[in-house]
Amino acid sequence: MVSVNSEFTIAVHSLVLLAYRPDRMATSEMIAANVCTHPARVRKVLSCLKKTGYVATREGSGGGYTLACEPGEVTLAEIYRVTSIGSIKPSWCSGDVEEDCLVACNMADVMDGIFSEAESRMLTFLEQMKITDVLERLRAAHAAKP
Amino acid sequence: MVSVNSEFTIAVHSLVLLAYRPDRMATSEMIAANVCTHPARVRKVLSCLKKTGYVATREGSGGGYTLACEPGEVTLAEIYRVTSIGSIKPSWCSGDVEEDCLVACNMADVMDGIFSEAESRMLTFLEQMKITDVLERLRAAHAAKP
DNA sequence: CTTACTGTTATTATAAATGTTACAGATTAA
DNA sequence: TTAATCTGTAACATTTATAATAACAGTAAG
Repeated sequence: MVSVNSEFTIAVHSLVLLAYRPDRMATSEMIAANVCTHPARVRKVLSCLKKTGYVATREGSGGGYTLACEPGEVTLAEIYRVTSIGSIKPSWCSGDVEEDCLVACNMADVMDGIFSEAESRMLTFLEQMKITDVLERLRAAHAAKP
Repeated sequence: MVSVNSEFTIAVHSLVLLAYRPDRMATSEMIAANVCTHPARVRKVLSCLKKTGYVATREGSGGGYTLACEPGEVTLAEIYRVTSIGSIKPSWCSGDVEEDCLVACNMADVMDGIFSEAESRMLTFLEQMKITDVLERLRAAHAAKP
């Protein structure tokens, strides 16, 4: 089975958590505890979100991560493009370019195109989902519990 | 990185190959050579397509797989549903249901819902792609080569 | 100058995917 | 009825991908 990069999940979770916190800031350790992973992994994903301007960081004592974007304006599509574009395509490839057979030698390319198109359909959906929408859903899920 | 189950690729490749062949039949060994995998893997995937009626099999000498559907009517969405539904969702889950935090304890569920919707958008695209369309693309890719 | 952070790399552990072997059961043909 | 050929399936081995962990340089605050 293949799937979407879990760094996408970590990125979204981190941004939502920052947006949820009144001061909009947290350390990698706090985020890692909430996400359930290792702080170093959080730092790796967030350093990527820093480069693209979604979070700001401050090193040193009292430092950490702060939200550097409007959660009501950032879509999951943007985050997906930054963290996981191309990830729905399986790493395993069918066929062999060296073969004579029309099917065998072109299948990898053709499937590649199909996966790209499928991914872009997925992106049109993620385009509509904003960080605040995820928060909204979290609240709804919470309210629905007994 | 996570991605779509590669059994989807094998299933599509096998069906396209059967549709391509004049007699519309082949053994697992022939298909495996074309796909570039082990015959046992092909048999596993195709036994699933047999149960759902897309191929027919004959055991014993002279046996093998034959196409049991109209390649111009079967969509990749049907094949995806049979082989890989749910596979875009990463196996790794963020958060922890036992936590008090609104974000931590509901994120897994919420992301699950988002992945399901994203997958269904992908399916509306695959709904339009038929086995014959894939063959078409293979021929186009072949013609485009120098 | 000590403490608390990020940024990054390297290493190890774990999980998942794929390949391979093996054999029972079915069918054909000699 | 025996030999050959094929599917169906399970068990096991191998490879690859993913995630966790450790380590440390660099930075800022107090």
